[in-house]
Amino acid sequence: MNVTIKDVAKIANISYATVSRALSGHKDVNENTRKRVLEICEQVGYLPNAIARGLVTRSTNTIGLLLPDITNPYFPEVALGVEDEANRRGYNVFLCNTHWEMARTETYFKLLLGKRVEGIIISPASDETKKLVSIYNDRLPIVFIGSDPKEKDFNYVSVDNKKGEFTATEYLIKLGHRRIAFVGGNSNTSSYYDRVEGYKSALQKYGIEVDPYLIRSGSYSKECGHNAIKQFIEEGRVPTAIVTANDVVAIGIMEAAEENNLLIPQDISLVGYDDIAFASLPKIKLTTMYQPKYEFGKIAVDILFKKMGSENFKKGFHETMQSELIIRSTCRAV
Amino acid sequence: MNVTIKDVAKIANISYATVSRALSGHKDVNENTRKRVLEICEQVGYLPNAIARGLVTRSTNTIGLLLPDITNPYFPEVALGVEDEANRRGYNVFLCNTHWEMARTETYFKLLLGKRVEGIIISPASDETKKLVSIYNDRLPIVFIGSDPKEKDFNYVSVDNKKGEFTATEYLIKLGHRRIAFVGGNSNTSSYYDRVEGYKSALQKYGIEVDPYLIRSGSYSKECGHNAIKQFIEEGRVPTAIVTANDVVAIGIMEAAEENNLLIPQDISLVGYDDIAFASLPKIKLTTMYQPKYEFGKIAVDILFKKMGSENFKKGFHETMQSELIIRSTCRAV
DNA sequence: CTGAAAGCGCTAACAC
DNA sequence: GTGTTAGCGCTTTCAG
Repeated sequence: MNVTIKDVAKIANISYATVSRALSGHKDVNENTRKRVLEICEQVGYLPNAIARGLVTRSTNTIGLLLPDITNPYFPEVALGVEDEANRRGYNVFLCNTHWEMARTETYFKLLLGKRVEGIIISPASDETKKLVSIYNDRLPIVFIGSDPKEKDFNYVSVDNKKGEFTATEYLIKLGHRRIAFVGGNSNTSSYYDRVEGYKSALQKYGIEVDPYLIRSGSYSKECGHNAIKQFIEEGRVPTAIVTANDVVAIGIMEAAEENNLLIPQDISLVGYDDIAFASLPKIKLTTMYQPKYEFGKIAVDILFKKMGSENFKKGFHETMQSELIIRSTCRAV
Repeated sequence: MNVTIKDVAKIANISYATVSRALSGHKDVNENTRKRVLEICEQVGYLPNAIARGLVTRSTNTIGLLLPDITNPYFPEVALGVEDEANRRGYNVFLCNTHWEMARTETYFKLLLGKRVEGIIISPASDETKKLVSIYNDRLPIVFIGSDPKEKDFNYVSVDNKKGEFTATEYLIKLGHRRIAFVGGNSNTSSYYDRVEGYKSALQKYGIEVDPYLIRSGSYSKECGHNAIKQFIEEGRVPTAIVTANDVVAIGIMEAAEENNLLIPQDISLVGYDDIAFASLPKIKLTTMYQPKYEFGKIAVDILFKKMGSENFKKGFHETMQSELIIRSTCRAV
């Protein structure tokens, strides 16, 4: 089998406790002994068994990251932020794709808890994930990314989604639009809720009636954008402007528009959300609301560590940032 | 502290060995006993400590995934394939972003080995990663994704990169191009090597001299594509067609072309590699060589498990698939 | 400064 | 079927 601390001790002709001390940087170890131990370890290729160590120290230096699908371009940046920051602190992260399925999410929770991760980062906040988090919230620190779960004992880092979508909608209104649709988003998701709120409040502020017909939820996928356009056309009531739940939906809208000979921005003005890499391509130039995705990841880990240090998981900790309107080329004045 | 198997045993008034048997689906357990144990576990929220279990079973149900940067759109699909397949088998995966740095990669190797992952999947094969893999290749199964590392005892899943780039180049030649450049790619990467080979061999087959001036390596980033175009223009010798090391570079070329008033495909025909999500957007329509990224991930895990089962890590196992030319709108005949 | 020994939470013989 | 017990590889008192 693998070489263990005892093998090293035997070779060095000392007790394995001393080897342990030498390796974990204990100060009460003779310098020569330490040097010799290090040499032997190097020589025989000994790598301390973190599993065994973890069993006694009750630490695994591991966290879990739960997200629907790393393939959605919003998430890789978040994941990178999480992983970079975790790694900086000597932690590893388990990547888990829930595929938006409650059952899988629950299985992951159990797997991760079984593996004794020291914290969990999860996105997005939805009815399902919130339910699960409420079950496990007092067993280990958990932080949401990207939306305010609206529970006082949950941790999260997010932008102010309501304000963000307000800004997007107001921008369109000031451009002269009146028939503005909101498209996309999983309706049991907290960020969806907030963004719709922001959308509505902007309309209200400018005395525009909220038309439920113009609110088309569904999912955060391209298909959702496609369907909305198709339906608008079939129903013969295409809006002059659309704010979306995210950039991916906006991309779907751009595709569907192209297929149906609708021009953006000439026929439809469009504002996305997230500012994913796609959005800035010269061929796309999507006007959108920026989110600090990488920072979300870093900050989520920060919060986790703050929580891991202390004893009070109970009180929710959160950090709210601001979305920023990035004006590119998918909107025009009417 | 957390509730342990002994707590459960105490409540059930049986030995903790029996609890262990009941939980791990051992058959020699009275059905009533098992039921009672399960109930108690549920009730007290007991989740077996996988760390402790792993220590005795010598298994962690964990693998590691090493890649340069999950933010490069080629990798999320690979990662999803890996994670889906690993999860299907009850395994979790550690995501590690090496940022193309040898030092980080080495650190990750040590961390992962310390955590006793049962296998490692790594991409791409480069001089650096190959060196590290050769050090650890007999300690645990390791498989490369995306390129043939060219060592008989290394495992990998990849497309035939040489043949792929040959196809891309030949396509351009048949379209009438003669001044065809190869742009992008980290030159100490195996896939770079093979793709350049494929490019050269296509030129040779059709009697076109290989002009080293037209081969511009660097990295797999947009910037690399940018720089190449900028240089071509400055040097006053813009090729009529370009094959690239990957789609991201191709996107960079498209951007730079636009900035410099060069039209694609009118001025430059362009073929990418990978077929990332970007490529199929109606606004982009990049002609490219498809790679089965998700399948790479799944198959890599398959290979890992094949290796984990047996004792012979020694002999390399590999699976080679084919890239497929996806013709869209970035090439034209001359 | 170092050794001996207990024990982290669990599985796997081995008895009964 | 179930209990007893010996570790898995390590850290951490407690002695010396």
